[in-house]
Formats: sequence, C-alpha cells, structure tokens
Amino acid sequence: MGKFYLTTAIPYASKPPHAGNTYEAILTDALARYHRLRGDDVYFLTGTDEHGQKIEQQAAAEGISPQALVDRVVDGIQAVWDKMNISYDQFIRTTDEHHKAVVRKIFKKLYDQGDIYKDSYEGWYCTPDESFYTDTQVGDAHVCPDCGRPVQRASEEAYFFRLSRYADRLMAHIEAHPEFIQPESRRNEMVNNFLKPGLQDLCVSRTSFTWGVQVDFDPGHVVYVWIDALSNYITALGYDPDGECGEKFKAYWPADLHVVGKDVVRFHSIYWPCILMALGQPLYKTLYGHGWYLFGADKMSKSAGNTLYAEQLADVYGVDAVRYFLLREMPFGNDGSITPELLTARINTDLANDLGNLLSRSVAMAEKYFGGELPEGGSQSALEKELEAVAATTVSGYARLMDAMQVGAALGEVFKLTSAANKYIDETAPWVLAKDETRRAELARVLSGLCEALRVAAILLRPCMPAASDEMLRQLGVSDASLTCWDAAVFCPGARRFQVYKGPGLFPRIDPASVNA
RNA sequence: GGCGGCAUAGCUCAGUUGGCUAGAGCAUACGGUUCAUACCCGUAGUGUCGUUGGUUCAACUCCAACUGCCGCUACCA
Repeated sequence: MGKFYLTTAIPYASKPPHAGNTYEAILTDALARYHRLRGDDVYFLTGTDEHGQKIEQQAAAEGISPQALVDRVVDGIQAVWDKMNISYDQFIRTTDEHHKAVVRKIFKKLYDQGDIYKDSYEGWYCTPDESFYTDTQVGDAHVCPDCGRPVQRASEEAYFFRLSRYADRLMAHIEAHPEFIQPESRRNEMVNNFLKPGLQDLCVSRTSFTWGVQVDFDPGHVVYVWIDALSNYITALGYDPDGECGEKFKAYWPADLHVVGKDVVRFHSIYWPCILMALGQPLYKTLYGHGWYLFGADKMSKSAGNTLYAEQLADVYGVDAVRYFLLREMPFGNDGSITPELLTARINTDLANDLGNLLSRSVAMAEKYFGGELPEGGSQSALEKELEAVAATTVSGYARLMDAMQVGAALGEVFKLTSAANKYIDETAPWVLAKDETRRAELARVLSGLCEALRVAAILLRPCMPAASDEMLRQLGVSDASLTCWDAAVFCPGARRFQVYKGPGLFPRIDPASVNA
C-alpha cells in the first residue's frame, strides 16, 4: 500500500492509434486497476505528443492548422480510450499551455547550468524535403528515405544535451537496479549498444520546423521531441524547475512504472534518466518495454492491409473480450499474435466455455434448487477443501505475477480456479444431491462453494475485465465492498448467504464460421 | 559486421542453482455426465528436448562448434 504513479508513452498525434498504442493503454489500465484494487493511491497518466515536423507537414497537406489536426486526432484517441474503458486520471497534451511553459523553463535551466550547449548538427540533408536523415536512414545509396532523391552532407546550428556527462551515473544506476529496465533483454540491449560504447550528446533542438515549443532565448530554434515529449511525465504533475512544484508532483514523483513500446525503450531508458539527473530529480522506478501485436506472424501495416483496430474488434467481440485477449496473449518480453481465429478460440475456450458457462450453470442451479437463495452454514467436505486450496494458490500466484507485470500469466492463474470449480461440479454432482431431500444442506453448501469461487475470480478479473467482473458480482448478488475488495479474495463458503440472479450469458460463444471477416 | 537471445509434443509455450517414467494449455481420439452458453469432467497419446562433439556417476538443463530464426545497433516518433 502506497502511492503508485504509472504512465503510458504518449502516442504521436498524427493519426489514429494503432493496435500497439491501444494495447499499451489497456495494459497500463489493467495495472492501474490492479494497484487500485490493492489499495494503492494510483495516479494514471496518458496523453499525446503533438509537435514536430510530421504533424506540421500533414496539416499543411490537408490545408488546416497543426492545432486543428491534433485536436481532431486527439478527439479520436480519447474516444477509443473511453470505449476501451481506460481509467486514466489525466490526459496530457504537449500542446497544453502549462506543459509548453514548463518545457521552456526546463530547456533554459539545462542551458544555464551547462547541460545544453550550442553546436552544429551534421547529417544527410534532402533539400526538396528540407529534412535531415541519419546514416542508417539514407543507406549506402545515400538517398532520401522519403522521396528517393540523393541527399547531401549538411549541417545546421542546433542545441545539444550533454548525455555524456551522465553516462557513468546511469550505468551505475542500471547495475544497481535490475528492475529499472524490463524485460531484462531490453536492458542488455541498452547497456551493450549504448552505455558500453559511450553516449553521444543528443541534439535537442530543430530549426527546420516551427510547430513546437520555441526556445525563448534563441528564436528560430524549437525544442525537439526528446525534451518536449519525455518531460510530460513531470509537467503533468506540476513540476516546476524554478519555483515550487505542485502537490501532485510532490505526492507522486518519481514514477513507479513507465509502460512503453519496445521501440521507444531507448529514449525512456537513456535520454529520460539523464534529463532527470540533470534536473536533479529522482529517477523512475521501472520501465517496461512491451512487445507488439503481429497479425499472425506478420507485422501489421496499412500497406499490407492486415491492420486490426481494438475498438473495431470490440464492436464484434465486446470490449472486455478484446481486453482479455490482448492482455492474455501477449507473452512477457515478446511480441504477441492476433488473428480473428485466435481471438475466437481464446474467447470461446476461456470466457464462454470455462468462465461464462461456470457462472451460468452455478447460478442456474441455485435458482432451480433454492429459488436463488443459498443459506450460509454447512460443513466442509474433502472436495471443497481441495477447491479452497486451489483458490488460495490462485490468489497468491495471481498477485505475484501481476506485481511482475506478467498480466497474461496472471490471468492464466485465474482460469485454474474456474477450471477447478467446473471439476468440483462434476465431482459433487449437484443434480444427484438435488434428488435426495436429506441432502439439501450438502447441496446448498456445494452451490455456495461455487459462488465463492466465482466471487474470488471476479475480484481477480476486475482489473482486466471491469464490466464482466461487475456483471458476475451482480448475478452472484454480491455488492458489498467488503466482499469485492482485495482482502475479500479469500474462499470462505458457508460464511455468507447468497441471493443470486440468473442473467444473460457473460460471454456468448462465437461461431468460428462467422469470423471470416 | 558488432552485441544479445531463442531453437522442447500438430500448434503456443513451462521446464528453478545439471539427477526421477520431460510437463501445461489448445487441437485430435475415445469414454463419462446432463446443472449449464452442444457446455463440463476423465483417459490416451506421440516428443532422438535444432545438429555434432565435450565435461560429468548423471545434461533439456554446463562448455564448444555448426545450422536456422529473432531482437538491438542513437536523433521518424
């Protein structure tokens, strides 16, 4: 129990969020909800990165202002987040006046203390496109990756951040804190490819576009993405390099968890900590670089026409079913795979057959044999003791895995409990007990045990499937917070009476033949 | 090219610091059940644990080489 500040990366507001952005929001949301469930004081930040040349050019191409473009895109992103039930506490936009003002101050402070200096940036320049490119971008042929025309060596005046000054401290920090960059494979890549060879200073300003935060002491220079976007994690909380920082900053910084895609691990694990050190602020605790969802074995791309959008899938399969799939199927430290077939299989097997059907048959029997009202009391059988043991290991295993951000594996634990409950029904055969009037108490106790197992499962599933969890609890007739909180995730049949209500199926089975689209 | 990782049942993967008849889920086959969303329960499998050597009483688990995949390799975010 304590505070828990977690963030997503802020997607670039040039186009609608792709499946990767949405997965990231859902993953972070599940972790945020989990920590709230555990009683932590959670602050969940997300937002958008809205400056830069690409947005400036795209807006020009559409004949609208950059602001109009990002306003439109952000509306779309927020609509998707809302639809997917992302429970963020704040949505920061890098075009927020407050953010821009603090970024200006940060840049000035770093300049004044010598962490930022003026020099010239040299690279490959495409004159028609007015863009700089790197060696790897232009390739051996030395052509513009955008238009294919030849590029020339050129240089422009720019400001640089002295990464080199903080490299040793960062290296020491990484070695002392194994959890600083997760998964471990990403940490090794950063250490081997960047820290060990030595850090080059980072170009942190541009003169090739104007859509961004102006450097106030040197007109014409715009603060480049690194300092602008990364600092959202502290500007959002009211960080102020000059004056008094806001209450939220004092309460929540340093961040407990930055959730980002594997493609931006470098910026978050190297540039960001160095900036924080330069600002004299403590470093975040953990960075988690998740993988991407592939369409089967292939990378999703518009040109390949195999792009899936979570919010569209939600129209077909349901919000919680899609959340479940995305959270369940992403392996820790790897890429995941999604296709309509995989989605259907996972939903049918886990959610419809195992979980949904368990609730359905349990509640149906309670209604059929007891009019929905199960008394408390009764005595424990050997079979119930086994179920109790499974419930206990499920809860502890789930917590251990969620704490390690292994959400998919944690969900797998929950299904060990539902599976055990289904087996319990088979072994106790309530329909046999129901034919014997002298075994009413025994029957009631069996059904209470099922309700208990489902109640515990509903608590554990809440972070991942909030609506489905609510519906489970509603059908179980459990509404008291004392029975739905984390501490109540203990299997205690007989400790309470249940008044259940048969409702609609939690997760309808999907006909595999119907998912050709 | 450099650094790192992975190759285990049809598929997706688990396999702690080397030691039992190598496991799980899905899919498949057969059996059981009928409370339930034609669902659920049980049983059965198959695997030269990438290849070749080495260390060891003993290697999927350590070492080397090889083959095949994958990730990263700095200013597009």
